[in-house]
Amino acid sequence: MTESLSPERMTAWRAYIEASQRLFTQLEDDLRADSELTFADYHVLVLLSEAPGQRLRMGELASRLVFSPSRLTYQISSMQKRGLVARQSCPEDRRGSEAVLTAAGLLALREAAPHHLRSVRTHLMDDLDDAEVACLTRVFERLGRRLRADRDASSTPADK
Amino acid sequence: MTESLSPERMTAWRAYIEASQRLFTQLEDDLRADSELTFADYHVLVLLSEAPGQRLRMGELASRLVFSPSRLTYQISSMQKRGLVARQSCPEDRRGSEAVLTAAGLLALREAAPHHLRSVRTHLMDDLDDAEVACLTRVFERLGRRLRADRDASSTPADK
DNA sequence: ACCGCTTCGTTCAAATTCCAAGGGCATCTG
DNA sequence: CAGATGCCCTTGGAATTTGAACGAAGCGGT
Repeated sequence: MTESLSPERMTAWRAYIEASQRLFTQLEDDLRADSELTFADYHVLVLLSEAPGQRLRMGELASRLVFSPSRLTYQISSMQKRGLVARQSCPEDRRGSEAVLTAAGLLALREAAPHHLRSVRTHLMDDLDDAEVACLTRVFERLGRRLRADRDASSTPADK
Repeated sequence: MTESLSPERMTAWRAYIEASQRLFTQLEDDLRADSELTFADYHVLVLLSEAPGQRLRMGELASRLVFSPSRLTYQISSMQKRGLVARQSCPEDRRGSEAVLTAAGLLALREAAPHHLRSVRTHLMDDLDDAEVACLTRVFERLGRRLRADRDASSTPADK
């Protein structure tokens, strides 16, 4: 299987995959342990809390979370049932709707944040020095930009 | 939400999460586009192809894939139906069973590998210089070791 | 050999996720 | 302003994943 990737890069690739998988499940477990939130729930709350008016269009939210549309619908419905967000139809474009952070949602986020951030620190960040953090930022911001661009390009057939 | 993570680290964290999510879904899509395999299928085939006797215990496989036991059962059953692997009960420990790579499974892997590796290169590796690869390897191998250790520790109450 | 007690993998129901349609509106063209 | 077209989100049903409970062995002490 060394068909076209140098051994060094293969090693990097495998380490990245496995560790990331472990990290995500670990954070998910931690979060569930000391709050009533999922990682997805938490992420939604963070994004909404930072948005102007603490509200976001469904599509925008889906794109940032890297969720399929139907998955986001389900996710928001679930959070709505628990009172963490509300749904409002969008004033400018009546086709769409937006998710709005509720007081309960903000409270839940404020309660969960310290635990979650501690989790991120102990499992990941505390082991990294500044140079490593800088490297990760550079690599993954570039990667993110690139993948976003690729996706936009493929959804827009972009005639010549 | 800057409760306990420096802005630099928060940025790194977010970039890492989003880009990883995008990368995984992109690779999954690519793989499905030019083979009949899932990312999980592919990963199983790789691990089996490298194992002595091209066979692995279910538990071992689950641990390496970071899959829950029931998820692995489902995964292997699905691959078994498609003829990619076979299931055999383990000789030494009759409680357990092992997954064995079939000829068809090996063939499927050989066909899919070039496509998948190209995908990994174009989406990720081609953009990285050697220093970045080295950094990723160092960071994620350390992280993986740490998380594996944490998990083992928590499953084994490990009295003093 | 006989109990507990643990481990290995599976199973079943419930929760989650995806994909293909569908419904409602906006926008564009004539 | 009707009709055509496209976008935004939701639905419905199938596929996947999870978590708890189970059956079948191993394991150690008696």
